Amino acid sequence: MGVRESKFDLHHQHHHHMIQEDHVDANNKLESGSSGRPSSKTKSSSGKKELSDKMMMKKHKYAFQTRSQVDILDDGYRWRKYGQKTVKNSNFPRSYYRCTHRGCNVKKQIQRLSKDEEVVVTTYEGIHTHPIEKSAENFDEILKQMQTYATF
DNA sequence: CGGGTTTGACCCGCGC
DNA sequence: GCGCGGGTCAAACCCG
Repeated sequence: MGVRESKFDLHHQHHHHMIQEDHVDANNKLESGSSGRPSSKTKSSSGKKELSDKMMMKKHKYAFQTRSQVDILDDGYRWRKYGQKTVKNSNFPRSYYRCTHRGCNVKKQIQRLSKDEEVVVTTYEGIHTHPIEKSAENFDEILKQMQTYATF
């Protein structure tokens, strides 16, 4: 639920076209998670391996953009949404997802451009510590497009 | 019940 | 300092 597919028609579902790979650490604030919660939570459980969580995703951050009516693309992993915030100068919110696999702290955020609302920006952060669970049909399409772009 | 989402509070870095 | 922008938590809620 909660996908905004109702906003657009689902007809041309299989051209998610033009992907643009890009690492987003230039001068944007997508740098590292400087904001937000800093120190470990030290929840109720003994926080022993919680440190490695944040230090592992120190740098691996990648973003690409697609043209799609759906915000969420099936990339083969399972994600749990943990936040949504409005973005300045954007009509669309940004949603925050985390990999549901235990011990895997890969995050991703999804954001739709307000100026070109067909374009979805997906940003991954971290490395999965486990194999993929299922074949990602949509993502396969995306990968094809990506390679086409890269080859060019 | 067990998973996911919603949503406001909270937290933090930065600029004024 | 304060307020804003952005990232996260967590309790409530929802849905199979």
